[in-house]
Amino acid sequence: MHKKQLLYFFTIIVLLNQLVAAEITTVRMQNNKLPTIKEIAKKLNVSVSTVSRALHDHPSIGLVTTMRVHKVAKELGYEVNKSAIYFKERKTYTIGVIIPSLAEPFFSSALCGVEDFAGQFNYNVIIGQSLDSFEREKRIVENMKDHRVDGILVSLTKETSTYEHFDNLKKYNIPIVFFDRVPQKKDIHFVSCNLHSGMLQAISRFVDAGHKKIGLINGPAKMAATLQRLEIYFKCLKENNLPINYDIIASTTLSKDDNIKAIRKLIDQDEMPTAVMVFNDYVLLDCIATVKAAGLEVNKDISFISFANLPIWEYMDTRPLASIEQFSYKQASIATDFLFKLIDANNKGDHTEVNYLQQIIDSEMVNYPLK
Amino acid sequence: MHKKQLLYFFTIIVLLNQLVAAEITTVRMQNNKLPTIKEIAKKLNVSVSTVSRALHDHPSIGLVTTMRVHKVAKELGYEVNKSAIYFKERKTYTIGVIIPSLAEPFFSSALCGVEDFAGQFNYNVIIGQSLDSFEREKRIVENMKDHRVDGILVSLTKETSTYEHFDNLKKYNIPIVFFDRVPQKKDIHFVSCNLHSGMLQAISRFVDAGHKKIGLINGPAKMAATLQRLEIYFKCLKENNLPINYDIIASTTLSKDDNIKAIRKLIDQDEMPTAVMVFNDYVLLDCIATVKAAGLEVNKDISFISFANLPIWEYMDTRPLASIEQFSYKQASIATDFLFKLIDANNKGDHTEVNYLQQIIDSEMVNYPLK
DNA sequence: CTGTTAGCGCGTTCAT
DNA sequence: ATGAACGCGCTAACAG
Repeated sequence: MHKKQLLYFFTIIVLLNQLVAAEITTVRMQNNKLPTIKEIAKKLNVSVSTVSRALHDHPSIGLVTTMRVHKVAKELGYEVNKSAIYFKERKTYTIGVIIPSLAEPFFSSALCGVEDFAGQFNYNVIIGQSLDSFEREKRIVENMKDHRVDGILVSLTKETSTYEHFDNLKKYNIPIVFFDRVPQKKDIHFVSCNLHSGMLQAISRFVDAGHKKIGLINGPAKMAATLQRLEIYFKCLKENNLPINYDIIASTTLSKDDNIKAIRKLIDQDEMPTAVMVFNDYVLLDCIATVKAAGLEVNKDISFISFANLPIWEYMDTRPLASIEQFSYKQASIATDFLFKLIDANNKGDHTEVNYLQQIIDSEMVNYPLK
Repeated sequence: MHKKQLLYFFTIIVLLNQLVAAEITTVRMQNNKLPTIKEIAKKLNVSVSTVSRALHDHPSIGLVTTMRVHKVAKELGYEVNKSAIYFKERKTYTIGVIIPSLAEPFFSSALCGVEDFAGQFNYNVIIGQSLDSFEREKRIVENMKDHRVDGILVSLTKETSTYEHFDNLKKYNIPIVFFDRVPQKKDIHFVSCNLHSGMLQAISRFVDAGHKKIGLINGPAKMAATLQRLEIYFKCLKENNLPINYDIIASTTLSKDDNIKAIRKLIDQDEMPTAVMVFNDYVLLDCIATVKAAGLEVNKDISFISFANLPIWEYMDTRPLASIEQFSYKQASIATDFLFKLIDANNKGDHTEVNYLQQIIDSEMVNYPLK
């Protein structure tokens, strides 16, 4: 016991001496490049590996040495150069997110979900806006591959219908998880939102309110979401024993002009629909303006339910009966979770090809009380 | 002439032979790690430096060798590992953007500006949401420093009033450019938006419309923008020969409850203001709802002008006379431009401390026609 | 307990 | 025209 105490005492004396000595020679090298373990090693006349280990408090290094190293490191303002480590580990602790547009709340909220989740794992997120251009999407994928991101999350452009640019990533062991706008394939990891639950709630709500002619304003033909909406619309009509009537189905390319044309097609007829499912809230905004301009009263002459559940409705005087929430934040969070699972599997060299991670969450109708 | 042609002819024969030979032995190593120049070198019995040069079409390498290298590289699916290069160059071709929240259109549009601009330079953008938490901001800065980003763009949290965590980056030669929410310091690079131009337009518009009592709903006391708005408000009143009246000045922490309290303070008095400058469009949304609920008519009993110029107003029935646009996209683009200038200077070792890059752009009032 | 060596992938002198 | 050797910053296997 006494011996041990003595040892500690002695150690402290030694340390103090060194510390003082060190402080005197402190000449911070503010000149240019950052201090490295090599410099610490030189200053202390020890090897770089000793420094490395000391910095990590490796048990095999003596207390005295460890403390001296820490001291000098601090003096020099040393901080580990992670890019060296990343390089060595062949990892970047960065994931890429490719979304059509940051300007759309749906996607910025998704990005939010990714960022929140990734942040907890000390992962960085790099972003790429495809702006719904297939070419840009390809470029971004290439770029992210070049940067050797550890994984990629993607919501497809409206134009994307081939997926070679993604398959190519397999070679680099870069896992990829799709969300919301996902490929029509089975051999992928993805999270998407099932529109049936929400749309069924919507159509039923219309039916319960006595509506018989329930129209649809759909999106661009090439978008997967469009076909999906149409099928589900038919299905929901059937489930409510309503006939299909192509006169009350319109579509839009999502441009303002087209949105207006679409709703005009529906209301400019004798037997106009009294209720309409609308592709999304943006289209609906144009529809409402058009309907009003035509002298019709929303929620009386014609009722709407659309997709998106934008926060703005809360402040609008005229709003739909409801909107169908697709949980972009949640979708993105789950997708990120999937991605980390895949990255983990990669790290462990788990090449037993994990089963495809897939999840389809239910959409949900959110009612807006009448004002 | 003839000799040269012969040489070419011969060369081609040789190449063809090799190509065929190579194709036969093509056994793509799909197993695990990516091909490197070393493997190409081994396969061709040349040195890595030769491969490296050939890949860059260095003139000193013979045509034949160059083509063989390219051929094998293609077969192996070789692609340069940029993280090795980044590591060597001590660069990452990545910039960080720190913003309070992705959910706010103002900031997501700013991010958009950064992304667009950075994309043109083949730079990547990593994001960090401070969520208006000083602690988070500090953590994100640390994290970005660890990742050795080449530069950082920041819009401060509402809480930030000390800047040591940024000063610290100087040591790492990581330039910083602030935008919109900038520090109250002189020795920084920044882009911000001058509210005076827009507010003066607004107050003048009110005055022209005959308003004498022009109130103000301001933001949280600790936000720089708040003090600024107050000063400019006073200045604009003065410029229009209007007296200062503290009864028609309120403030809010930006929570919904507080927004409502603020507008209530103004309208629950005998001599209520007939026009009000509002901190931003979000606050105004609550104000409008409150005012209506109180039985007042917007743009008749009371008029508003606020800051933000949200796109939603286009679709609203009740909206302010105007909103003051602060050009987040433009601010962010300029800030990114500044950042690249600084990064460039860094690359050239220009340590002559470039003058501080600073720009203040004018805000602008955007009128909304009455519906 | 500590030092030596090797290697991650690439570009770059400096020789040859 | 080509190769050998070095270095970027760090970790780790191996050798005392």
